[in-house]
Amino acid sequence: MLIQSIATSYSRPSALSPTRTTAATGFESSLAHAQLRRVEAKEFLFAEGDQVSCVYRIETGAIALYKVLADGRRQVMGFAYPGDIVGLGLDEECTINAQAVKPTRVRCLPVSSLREFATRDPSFGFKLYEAMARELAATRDLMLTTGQRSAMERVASFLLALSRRNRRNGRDPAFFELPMTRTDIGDFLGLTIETVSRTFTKLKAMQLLKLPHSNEVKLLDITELAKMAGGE
Amino acid sequence: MLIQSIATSYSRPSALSPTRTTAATGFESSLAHAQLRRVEAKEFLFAEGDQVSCVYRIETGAIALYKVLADGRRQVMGFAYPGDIVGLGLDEECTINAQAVKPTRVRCLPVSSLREFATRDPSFGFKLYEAMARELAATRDLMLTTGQRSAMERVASFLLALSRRNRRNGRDPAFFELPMTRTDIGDFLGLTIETVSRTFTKLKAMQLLKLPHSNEVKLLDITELAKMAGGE
DNA sequence: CGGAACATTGACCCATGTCAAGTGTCGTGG
DNA sequence: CCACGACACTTGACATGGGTCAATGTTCCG
Repeated sequence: MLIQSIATSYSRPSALSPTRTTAATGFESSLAHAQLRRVEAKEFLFAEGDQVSCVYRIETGAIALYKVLADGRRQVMGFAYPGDIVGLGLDEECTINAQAVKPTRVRCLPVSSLREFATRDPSFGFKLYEAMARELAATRDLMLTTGQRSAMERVASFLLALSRRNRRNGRDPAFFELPMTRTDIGDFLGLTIETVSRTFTKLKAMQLLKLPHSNEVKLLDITELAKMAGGE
Repeated sequence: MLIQSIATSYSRPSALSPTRTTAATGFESSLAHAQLRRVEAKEFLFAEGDQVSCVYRIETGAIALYKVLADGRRQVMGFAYPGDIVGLGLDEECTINAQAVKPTRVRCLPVSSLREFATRDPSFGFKLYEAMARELAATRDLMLTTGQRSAMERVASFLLALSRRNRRNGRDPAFFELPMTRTDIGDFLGLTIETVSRTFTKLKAMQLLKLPHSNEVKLLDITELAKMAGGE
């Protein structure tokens, strides 16, 4: 399978670390040579309502994907990290905002080439379908979390998801940076920044983690943290 | 576009009433002749963890799609109504439960035939991809609702979504049955049954709707209801 | 050094959850 | 036809988790 992931792997590592079989269908090699674009922190990669032009692969940095209500309330649907692909969807208008949370580099591939790949390689469309299915599963997991879990459970699952992502990438599962602000985390988990902050403080008090800096997390007891995250 | 919709069209009618072009790729005609199955109320069409075997098109009735946490908290991700297709996703295990909320009839199509169609018709995989993209967009809309809106706003948007579905199907947008229980609605919107019930009562008091029976809704002022639903 | 942006902490409040009756409504069996 | 139980829904009283508002820290950068 070619397409690593559409956006953030919220909580289903199995669904998001695909088998990576076979040679490139031209998609990956096209991406490799696609134009590199630099996006500053807070700059939009694209916004809801934009005409869809490209799909992007994150090379470095991080992108927040979110929707907003008329009065400004915001729901972050996920964060995209290096290796993730964002921008897939219907080829009409963007239905979501994609904004860099830190300086980011992406490779841009015109969407028109997707249809082209699909006609050249009959299995490519099916691969896109599978990628979207994975993304949908991840979004549903997030919805289970924001819809049913307590603040503590939400924050714990969020940290565990980052930990798992690190483990998957061969990095230290007990230490990572938070590229996004408390506001981003709050809007992702459906909490206010104050609640996020207080929950971090509680976790510190429980000796489950340390915050060397406000955006650096050292997990001290992942097993216990998993218990705090509640079922699953 | 062949595939009408994967599950419930929560709040993006435009994304879910596709253009319905061209002749069947074999998919629709296969569905038309596929085996009919009767599912009793509360019976599972499939459950999380099941081996995927079929995709289903709802003929009559209604299906709830949901996930549960270990301790039983439940998040309904959507309701599937006649015409909707459920069961698309990765072809490994089901990642969601599908349970009838009332006696339901579905047509069953073995998933194996999906890959087959995809190889026979190069554009079929791409259509599946587009269908999943629509479903993802709908799920994100729901997440925006459950993550950010108040109880009143959630219930109002829920009712409006049903109203729109009726209008789309040429039925009375101001009157419909609620095939599901308050529990289902609550688990869909991330509220308790008591809150759902109280919110209905408030809407009655505001003269925005009547409940001839507890599962029959008559909307009296859709415009005003839309205001209650908040932005968007 | 100064200011802006972000994060933390505290005090208070309220929307929604929890718990507990009470009220239909429906289907079954006497 | 009625009595009964099961179930779903409604309503009320109360509790509380997390939101709101406000003040204070911290970090970073010009």
